[in-house]
Amino acid sequence: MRAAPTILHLDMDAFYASVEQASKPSLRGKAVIVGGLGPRGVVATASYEARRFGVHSAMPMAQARRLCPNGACLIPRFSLYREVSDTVMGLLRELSPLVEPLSLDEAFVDLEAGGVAFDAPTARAVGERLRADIAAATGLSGSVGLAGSKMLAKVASEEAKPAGLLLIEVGTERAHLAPMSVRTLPGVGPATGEHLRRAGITTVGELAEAGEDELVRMVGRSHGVGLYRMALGVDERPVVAERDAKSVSVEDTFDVDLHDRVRIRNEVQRLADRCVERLRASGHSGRTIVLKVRRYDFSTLTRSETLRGPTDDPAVVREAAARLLEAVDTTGGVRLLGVGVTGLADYTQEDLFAFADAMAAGAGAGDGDGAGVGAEAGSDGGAVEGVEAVGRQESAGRGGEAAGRGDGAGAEQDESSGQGPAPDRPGAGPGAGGLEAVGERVWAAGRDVRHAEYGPGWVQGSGVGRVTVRFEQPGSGPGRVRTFLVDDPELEPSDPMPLVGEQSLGVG
DNA sequence: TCTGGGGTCCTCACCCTC
DNA sequence: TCTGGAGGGTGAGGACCC
Repeated sequence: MRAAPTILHLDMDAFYASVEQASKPSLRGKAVIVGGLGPRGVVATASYEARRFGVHSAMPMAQARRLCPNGACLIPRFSLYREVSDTVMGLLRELSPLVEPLSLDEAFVDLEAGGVAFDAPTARAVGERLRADIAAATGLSGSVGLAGSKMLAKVASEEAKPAGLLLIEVGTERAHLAPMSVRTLPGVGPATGEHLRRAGITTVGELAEAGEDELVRMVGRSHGVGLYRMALGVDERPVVAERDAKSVSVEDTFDVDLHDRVRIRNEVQRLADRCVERLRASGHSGRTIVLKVRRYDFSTLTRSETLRGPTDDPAVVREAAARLLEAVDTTGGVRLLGVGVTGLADYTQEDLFAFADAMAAGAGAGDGDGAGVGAEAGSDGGAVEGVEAVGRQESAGRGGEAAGRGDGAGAEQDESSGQGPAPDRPGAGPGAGGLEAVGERVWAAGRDVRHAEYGPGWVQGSGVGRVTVRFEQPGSGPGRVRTFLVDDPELEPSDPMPLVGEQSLGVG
């Protein structure tokens, strides 16, 4: 525990929704709901205006629409959020080398390590200046918590929301926490909260009174000791700038449960390929392959297999995933499939040898179908193109689209999976939650477009062969709405406009 | 129209080796 | 030779977070 409240926690307010409001003037002050728009989509973030209707994160989108029928429901645009996040994280790194990002919109900063604050007044001043700098650089608001530990700083920023700053003086932690709900503490979710409630413990003060032994008995050694210490306001965890990833995974939920075993196998292969793409992009190989299956009744199974050594070979991961699938009963239907790799390592000598062997062996064997590890690795040697080629019949269109677009847009489409363009991609197809797909073109609500005559805008909605676009940009006023045929040649997808500065004004 | 996606960490069971 | 722990590796599942 610090002698001064020099650990800062920044939490951007309703981040995704705020970015959307900043980039779409007509949505400012309105209810905005960002999330999956398919029949099984959930809310990622809701603006404060939408929250007043009871909409919150992780709520099924269908329920959110019922609660807030006039809210604007938009798909997430991760490439834009990442850009804004980079700007904010850059401001944090000007304060200290010790910045620990938790997600795109949250981070801890050790102000003392940066030499910018040593006591409560200087920490508060740094926090206020940071909020102003973020507003100037992005137009968005963030909430700041300051305390002597990470846990308390996070509690403080949560209390400060929205657009506030709260400093918890060192020495007042226990009194500050005592009346709060146990659910305030990190690590206490619905299950633990209910467990504690049944034991008559609902506040942090009661948690502290229960004593360590009792908590260990109730929730286990590790969790019990941790909970007790947090209840006393004790948290010695340092701010850690670099964290190594421990696993990489991809998963897809399907709009309609899958029953066909062949189709399920194909999806697993496709997920294995995507997982390896990610694995390689992160510069890792991995040793344990994990298959995740969520069945029709929402029960979730995982099956894993540990290899003799780490791999980043798509053929090896595909084969392992296929073996694992053989052990899973999918009768009744499958709503989600996932493939992951854990036990990550840097590239190994073994991989390099295998790669060299494959290059030699695969030089004349180009057709690939049914090829063994060596030939596949050879065909993949060039990186991304090889991975895409693996999809062949089933996903040729998708591969082509991903390759043909800017990397930002490609990544965005991938991350908002559930909105992909190919017919067998989850979230796609006619009537899938406000999408209109013709060939490669998907006009998901919220996505950026540009019209040859009217300039930049965003898709407000689509259906029955029409797409409605609002022509506005961050620096403009609320723009006008126009409707086009979905295959209007003058309308095309575009990249997001920057939130602050650089816009070309007056179009539309 | 119930319940996304990408993670981390923990616990428990089982097997194997020493 | 048999037996019982300890401890590590592995596999499965649950809870939690953003």
